Amino acid sequence: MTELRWKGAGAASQAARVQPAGELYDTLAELSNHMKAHFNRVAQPFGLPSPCAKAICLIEGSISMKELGARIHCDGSFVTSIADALEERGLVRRETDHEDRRIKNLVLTRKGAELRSRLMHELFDDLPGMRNLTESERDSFLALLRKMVDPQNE
Amino acid sequence: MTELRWKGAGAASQAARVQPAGELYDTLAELSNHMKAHFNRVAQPFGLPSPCAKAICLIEGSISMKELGARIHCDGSFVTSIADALEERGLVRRETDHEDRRIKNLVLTRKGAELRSRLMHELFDDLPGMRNLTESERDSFLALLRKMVDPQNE
DNA sequence: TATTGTTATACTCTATAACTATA
DNA sequence: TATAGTTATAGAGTATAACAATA
Repeated sequence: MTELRWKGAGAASQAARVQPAGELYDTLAELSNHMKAHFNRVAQPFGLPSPCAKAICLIEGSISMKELGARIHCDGSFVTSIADALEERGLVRRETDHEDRRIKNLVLTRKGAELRSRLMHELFDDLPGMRNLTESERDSFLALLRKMVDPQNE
Repeated sequence: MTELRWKGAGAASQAARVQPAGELYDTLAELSNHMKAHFNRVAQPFGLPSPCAKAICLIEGSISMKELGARIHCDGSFVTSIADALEERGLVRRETDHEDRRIKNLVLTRKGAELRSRLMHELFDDLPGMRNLTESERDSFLALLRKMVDPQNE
């Protein structure tokens, strides 16, 4: 998501309903970029390409490759390469499922579980901007975010 | 920005301060993905690669290539290829700056200005989730977003 | 010498198509 | 026949390095 600098545009040239949406869009984009930068900054010292770092966050206990693809919003072929990279580094094992032998479950090794735990804590321990909000503002913010993404109301 | 499915993680396994941050992060990622999908859906019929569609939103009146690179958060060499693509389609002109002849300003053609205007209105006319919030909730949401990105408090 | 932009090239992320093995 | 995963390949998006023109 990229800012489109609606803010920079002259207010006079914008329709009344459209302008607030632009401001909201841009500020959201800015925050989301802060988060992305934060993720990369934190993940980099762990020496993983960022798709792998994301994947390892999503593997808890055991998860099929298909399910990982669904969570990460990507094609199965890309899951294969992520799994290869994580396996090479000794962070996950592929285990053929006992009930359906087509399925391979990704299981964190001890090393992988430890890395994941450190990564997650460093990521969420001090999220950009969180300290700018009071406890109750955080609650409101999360509630509003949830309302925004709620498919019930779309 | 990608969800890390903190929601799926067992609450018991997470430190008290870390978990709300994870939920906020994931919900924000979800919203930001909705926005990105919306952008691509709206921009696609215009037949521009998405970096070009973003760029055209950022060009109002006249802007140097360097400034465009700064706004789009990318390297100058990439700005060159975006400008090439936009120029080929007759959407912008390069004009050598009168005061400093190293600088090339990108200027929207009439066709470009018209495309930009249509694109922007379609983008912001019905932003995903906006209708889920009341007028005053939108104000609060924007205010909280601004607080989150405020560098003063970081 | 420093800055703006360009060219050539290479890297990262990701999808498509054809395939294997199971079901 | 349909599904899970793999392989080979290709494409988009983006950066790096060396360069030209101007300051």
